[in-house]
Amino acid sequence: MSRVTIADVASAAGVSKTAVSFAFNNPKRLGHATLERVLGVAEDLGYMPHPAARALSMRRSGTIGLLIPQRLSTVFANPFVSELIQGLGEQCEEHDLTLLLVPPLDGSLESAIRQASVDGFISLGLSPDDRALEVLDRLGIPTVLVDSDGSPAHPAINIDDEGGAEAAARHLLQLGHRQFAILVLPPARAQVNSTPTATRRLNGYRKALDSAGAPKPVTVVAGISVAAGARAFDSLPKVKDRPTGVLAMSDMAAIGVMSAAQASGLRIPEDLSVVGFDDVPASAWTNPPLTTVRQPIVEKGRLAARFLIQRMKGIKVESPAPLSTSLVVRNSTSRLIDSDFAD
Amino acid sequence: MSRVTIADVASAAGVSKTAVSFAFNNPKRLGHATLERVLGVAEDLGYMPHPAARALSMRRSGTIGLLIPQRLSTVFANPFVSELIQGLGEQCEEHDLTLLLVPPLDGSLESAIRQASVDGFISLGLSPDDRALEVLDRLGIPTVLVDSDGSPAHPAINIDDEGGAEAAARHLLQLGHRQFAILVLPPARAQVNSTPTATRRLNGYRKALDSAGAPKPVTVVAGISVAAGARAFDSLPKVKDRPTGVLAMSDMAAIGVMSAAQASGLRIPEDLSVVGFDDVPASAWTNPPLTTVRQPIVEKGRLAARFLIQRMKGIKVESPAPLSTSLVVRNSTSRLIDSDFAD
DNA sequence: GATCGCTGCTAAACCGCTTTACTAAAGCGG
DNA sequence: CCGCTTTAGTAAAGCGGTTTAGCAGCGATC
Repeated sequence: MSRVTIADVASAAGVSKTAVSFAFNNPKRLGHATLERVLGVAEDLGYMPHPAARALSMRRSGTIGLLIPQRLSTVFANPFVSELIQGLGEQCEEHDLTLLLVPPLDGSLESAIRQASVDGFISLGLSPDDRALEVLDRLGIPTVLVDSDGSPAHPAINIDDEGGAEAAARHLLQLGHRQFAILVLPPARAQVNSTPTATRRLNGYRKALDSAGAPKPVTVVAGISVAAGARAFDSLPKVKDRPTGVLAMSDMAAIGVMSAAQASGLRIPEDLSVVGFDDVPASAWTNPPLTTVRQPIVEKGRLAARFLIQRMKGIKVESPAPLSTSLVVRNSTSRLIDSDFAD
Repeated sequence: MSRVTIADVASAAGVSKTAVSFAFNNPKRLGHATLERVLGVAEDLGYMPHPAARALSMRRSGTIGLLIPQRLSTVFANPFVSELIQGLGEQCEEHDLTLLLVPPLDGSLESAIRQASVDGFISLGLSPDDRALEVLDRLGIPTVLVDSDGSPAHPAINIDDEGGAEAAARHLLQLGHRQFAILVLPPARAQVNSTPTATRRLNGYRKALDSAGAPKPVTVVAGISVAAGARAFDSLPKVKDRPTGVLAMSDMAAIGVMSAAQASGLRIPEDLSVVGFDDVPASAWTNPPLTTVRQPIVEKGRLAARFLIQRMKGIKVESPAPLSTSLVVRNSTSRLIDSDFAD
């Protein structure tokens, strides 16, 4: 009892394969009577076209791939991706596309790319020297880069990372902070430099700090998870040069810092101010609610998908201007109190 | 400049298509010299096998589908899916599979199923009468059901919904609560009954409440989002028969209730106790941290994927016993204080 | 020297669908 | 009744791989 094929339907209905194909894809080309009959037989037999055969023949698969630089379990620990998918998904559904998650297989993103039967890729946070990009070029599959450097071949969707970071740092400076810790994003893939996004944010922080003449901040790299944030807090100097403000490049890390700090007896924000990055929904409900740099993640996903769909239609598109970010001030930051220096 | 095909490589290397195919899939069958040459030429030309052609020919695509009953934007607003994907992803990566998200296309999950070129499906929260299940049977694609009723054809992974719910209700009863509100999960798909999961949880709540002789609870259906939870709170009676305990079937809804309640001036847990369901990570950082029923979501995903992979290998598998749940008591619930009745 | 079994490679069928080019019949204005 | 356009349907050639069956050459075996 193998699969029902188009030939089965054809012979059962006493017509050619072509007729059956037309019945589904080009009904006008068939007479009313045959159309009904073919459709009826197909229904009875439970026929449905084989997707791979269809994809091969039509040169399109009806799915777009989301290229994920890390393991699914680490990436999906960050609500950022969920948000992004909400934006992508909206467009996918609108255009009858499905979304394929493509993480590195066997450690190699390149080989995963090959295996994936997609009409286009959205690639997340790849640094420009990643070998995966070569493979994409070679395949000639339309691609849109997210949180990456624009390349001549592919449009890139970015946000104003530097501006956002600068605003965050400036906010803390205005509250009187001088001693900072910066939580840097880890590189997307082990063998590769840190991502353009991380670099830009770091520049933003530095720019604000330098122009205010603040002392050199402590920087630690922290994964994008609460646990990583907590570990980062633990590694911070606790007495001399104790940072009073921490600038995290992700909300998850910021939340981790907050819990670890609270667990160690510090009060947020009285003893330690922390600001995150992203403004994932959860940031609004934390204790205390997190001050963070908002970026329009859903919009980013939506835009990326739109651009990709344009490219898939063969329309050439330019990278848009970076999406703007804004500082959302909640309660995890406060004016530096002198007594703070006491401990 | 179209795609490099196997024939291009073959003629460039002066061998047959078969040889090229062997070079990649069955290298032992080729002499050392030819093997090297073919591989070299392939590399130079940038050849990579067309995934759809491969899938058609080999009758396997190397991807499994995650059947999502609702729009991606609503489903991914709940961290539950993220967690599940972490579990699925782990297994996928281990077995070199990619994961295809399959939401309803054009409103129809059935048509989305057809389009999807996958070796197996994991279906999320489908009620047993959903037409999509018929399609799955008909296709003969291995399928594992998650949060659904087991069917003879497909194994199902479930948790002890009823026991978990019962524990939650009993917890509030022990704290002295008598007036309850229950936030019911909405049906997975509009035209369909409520999900087995929702039914089982409701049974659990009722069982505990009835056996304690508590008055009939208010029940409102609330989507799985913070906003929906907030709306649900607003629709609750505020004076007479005001519930002092709310039993939510998802953490997101519970969090929504908490924010709305706090916004209206109530204190949690002094004025209102709320318990969630799922124990998504965010529940630990909310203000106050949420008391909730923990279910092992990642494990659930992992298990579902394992079962599916077994089935894809042709191994027949039985549904496992429901995974156990446990009550995690945090700070969103407390003993009922008499003064509570005053207002 | 005929037979046998390897090794190394190829021709051709096949996977299941779409689509182009073509034919036979029917409709139709003059 | 004749040429001309539609209409309704078909045969066959792809799409780009994998795989089965088989062939040529060659050293070893008896």
